[in-house]
Amino acid sequence: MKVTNGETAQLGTIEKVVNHFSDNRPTKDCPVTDVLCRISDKWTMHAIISLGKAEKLRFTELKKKIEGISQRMLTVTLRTLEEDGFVTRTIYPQIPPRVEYALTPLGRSLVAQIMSLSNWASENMEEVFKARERFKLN
Amino acid sequence: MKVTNGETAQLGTIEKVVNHFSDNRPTKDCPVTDVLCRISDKWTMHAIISLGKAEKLRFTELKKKIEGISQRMLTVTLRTLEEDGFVTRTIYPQIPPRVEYALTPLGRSLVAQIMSLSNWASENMEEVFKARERFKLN
DNA sequence: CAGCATCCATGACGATACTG
DNA sequence: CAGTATCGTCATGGATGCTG
Repeated sequence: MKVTNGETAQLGTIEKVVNHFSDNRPTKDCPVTDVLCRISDKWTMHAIISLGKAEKLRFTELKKKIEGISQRMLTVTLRTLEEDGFVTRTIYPQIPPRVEYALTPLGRSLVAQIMSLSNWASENMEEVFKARERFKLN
Repeated sequence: MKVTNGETAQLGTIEKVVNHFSDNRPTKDCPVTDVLCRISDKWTMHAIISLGKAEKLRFTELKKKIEGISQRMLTVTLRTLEEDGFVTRTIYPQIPPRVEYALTPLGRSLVAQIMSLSNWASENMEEVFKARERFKLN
């Protein structure tokens, strides 16, 4: 890992990130980017948050909580979360069907991370919005 | 803010996130989601990280560091970062042109957040990959 | 109820060519 | 050098209809 000029490690802990981003290669070859990309689509965060506050939810309950999501996208989102080990999908074989979704321990630890990011965003959004205003005035 | 059932605040601090996600509305009306969406596209993280370790970079230097990015996307990405107040763009009126990009204080505080997420990802990616393997075997 | 299958619109992104 | 402009492609996601 090298920098263009001489200053290599002035930023301390930032280096840790840089290492995991393995010199800025796009998604493949970089597991960190891989994971981040999985949770940064249009609905995943909302699904995780909803499950985080409810412990356990049925498909239709989730659909109600995540305002605006289509049935298709809820299914897709939940399957991806299940695939990555963030949620469990429990099917009760009865008619009509009953399927319950819940966070895994891994999913819960992810919620904590999202919380942190979310708090940062809420603390700094004012400044971001001001910056956008300034930018509009060229 | 209301929950479907009776259990409202069992999760403590998670509520803080939930509040900022304002009952799970998509992007508009939710500043947190708004900000998160801005940094979670294909290239933004890479640009921020690169600037985070270099203090100051020219356009072409950035292009070299962010492997695979096109000229167009680098421009678009940097404009958005500038618009949101995460980077500064300094033009030196000379021929050939010289433009330098650097993180603002706001941008630096964002790097710290990305670091945290990145560290979480690197610590847990093993488990995610294992989960994917299990999922493949149905 | 909890999906799956299909079609379609939109926008993100890449490739290429041109310029002050 | 640091862009802008244009075009083509592809993935994301919405709408709709069908089903065990």
